[in-house]
Amino acid sequence: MSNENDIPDFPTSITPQSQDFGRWYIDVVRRAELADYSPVKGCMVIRPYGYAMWELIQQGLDKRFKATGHVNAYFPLLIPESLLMREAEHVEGFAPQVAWVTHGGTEKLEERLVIRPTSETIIGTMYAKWIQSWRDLPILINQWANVVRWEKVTRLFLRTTEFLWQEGHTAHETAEEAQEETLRMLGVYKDFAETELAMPVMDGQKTESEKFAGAERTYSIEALMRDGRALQAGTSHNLGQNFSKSYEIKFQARDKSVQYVHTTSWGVSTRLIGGVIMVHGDDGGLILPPKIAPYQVVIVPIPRGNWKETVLPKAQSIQAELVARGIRVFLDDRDSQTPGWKFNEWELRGVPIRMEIGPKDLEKSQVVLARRDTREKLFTPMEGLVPAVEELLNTIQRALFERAVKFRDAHTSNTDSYEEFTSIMDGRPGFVISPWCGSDACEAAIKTETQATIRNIPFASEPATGKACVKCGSSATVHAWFAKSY
RNA sequence: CGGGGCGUGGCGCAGCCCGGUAGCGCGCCUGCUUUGGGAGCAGGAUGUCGCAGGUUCGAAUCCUGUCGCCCCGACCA
Repeated sequence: MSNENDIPDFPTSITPQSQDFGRWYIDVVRRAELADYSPVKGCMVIRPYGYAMWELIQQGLDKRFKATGHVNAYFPLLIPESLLMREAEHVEGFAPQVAWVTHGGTEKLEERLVIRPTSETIIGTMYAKWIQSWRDLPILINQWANVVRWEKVTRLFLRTTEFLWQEGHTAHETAEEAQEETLRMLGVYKDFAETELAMPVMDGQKTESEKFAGAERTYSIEALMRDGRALQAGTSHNLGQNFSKSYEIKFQARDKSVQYVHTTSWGVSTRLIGGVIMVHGDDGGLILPPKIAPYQVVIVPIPRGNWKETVLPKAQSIQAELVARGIRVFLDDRDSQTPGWKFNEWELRGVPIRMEIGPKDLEKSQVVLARRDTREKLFTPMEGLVPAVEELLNTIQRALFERAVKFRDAHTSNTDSYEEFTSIMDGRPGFVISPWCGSDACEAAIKTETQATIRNIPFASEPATGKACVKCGSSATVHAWFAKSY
C-alpha cells in the first residue's frame, strides 16, 4: 500500500543533505521552527516547537534521575571569581570561556563574578558546608539550568554561547561508589538516547587529552550523524578527590578519620536536539522519534462540501480518543491552508503520523495513516483505530532506531593500517576502530593529519593484545573509536 | 584568533561596477472561487537601503569610518 513514488518532490527550500549537510541542518532548524538566531551573537531563541522537544527530553531524563535516587535543586548563576580559581586544571580549562560580570548597576564590584560555565565550583562550595559525616553521604543532586561559555564558533543547538542542560553533582564516601555512580549515569544516558531518542550511542572512556578539566576520568556516549561525523551526546565524569580537596569537602569516616569525599558530575544539553535532527532527518526535513515528538499525530481533515458538519466532528472525536490514551495530537482544521500544504508542512516538521480523514473515508469507515519515516500510506479502519495508532507509533520508534543502527554499522570500519585509516577519513568516514598505543603524541598527530579524534575507548571494544598502534606501530593497549566530530 | 561573505518592506534577493528619486519572488491583508500532495483570480498594505560622516545640484550606488551577522578553519557540551 506504499505510494512512495506518487509523492512529488515539492520545493521545501531545504538544501539537500547531499549538497551541503551543514546548510541542510540550519535550514531544517529554522524552517521547522525549532530555533532562531537572537540579536546576541552566538545565542539562540528556542521556539515553542523546539522547546516542546526539550521538555519531553527533560521529562524522560528527570524520571530516570529520580528512579536512580537523585533529587533536583538549584544553584546560582553567578560565581565569585575566587571560587572558580581553586581547582587548577578546571581554571585552565574554563577561564578562556567565561563571561564576566564586573558591575552592579553603575558600581564596580569588589570581586568579579563569572556566569557559570558549569557548576562544580559553586556546588562543591555548598557541599563543603553540608557534609560533615559519612552519614551525610551520598549526596545525589541534579540541576536543570542554563550555562554560558564564550565560544568562538557557534551552531544552533550544537554549540551556542548560552545553552540549557542538566548537571548532576554527587558526593560519595568511597572511590568505588563514585565510580559506580559515574558509570550508572552514563548508562542512564545511553538507555535514554537509545530508547527515547532512537539514537544509538557508543559508550566508553575518553582519552586523557579529551577528558573534562579537573576530572580523574571522563566517559561519554557518542552518536553518528548522517554526514559521518560523530557527536558527543553526553558525558559523565569521575572527579575523584580533585574538587573535594580544592573545595575542602571533608567528612569524618566510620573509622573516625577525616577524609575527602569522592565526587562525580554528568550532563547532557540541548545539543541532544541537534543530534536527533542529524541522526534521523532527511531531505524532506525533520523526522522525529514518537517519544519526543511534540505532536505524535497530526489530523488533517479534508475539506469538501459540508465537511464542518461531517468530517470535522469525526476528526474531533478521534482526537479526543487519542488524547485520552495519552497521545499528543494536533487537529489541523485551519481552513486558510490546503491539505497539500499541510501534508508538506507537517512532514517538514517531522510529525511521525499524519492522519487524513475526508468524506470518502467516512463512507468507508476508515482513515489514511501516513508514516513520516517511510512515507507509506496505510488505509486503516475506524474500528480499532486507537490501538492501531499506538502500535504504529511503537513500530516507528523501533524502525528509526534500527535504521540508525544500520547506518552506524555501515559507517563503522576496522583497520590496523594507517594508510587505510587516512583514506577512510578522507571521504564520508563515520567511525574507524583502530589499535592505539595510548600516547598523546599519536593521538595528536592523527588529529593534525586527518582531523579525526578519538571519540572514546568503548567498554565493548575488543582487546588489542598483540596489535600494533595504527600510528606509531609500537604495541597497542586498546582499540579506540576515531571519527571527525562536531 | 585567521580566512571568506553579507547588511535594501516580515523572509529571500536584484539594483551598486557606470550616481537621477527603489524593484522582484515568497509571505501578509480584503473579496470571490477552491481544498485527497505546497490553489487561482482580482484588489491592497508594508522601505529613514545597518549606522555615522564626507563628495555631489542629487547617494542604496562613490569615499572614509564604524557596528553587526553568517559561513569556513585552529579551540570547546
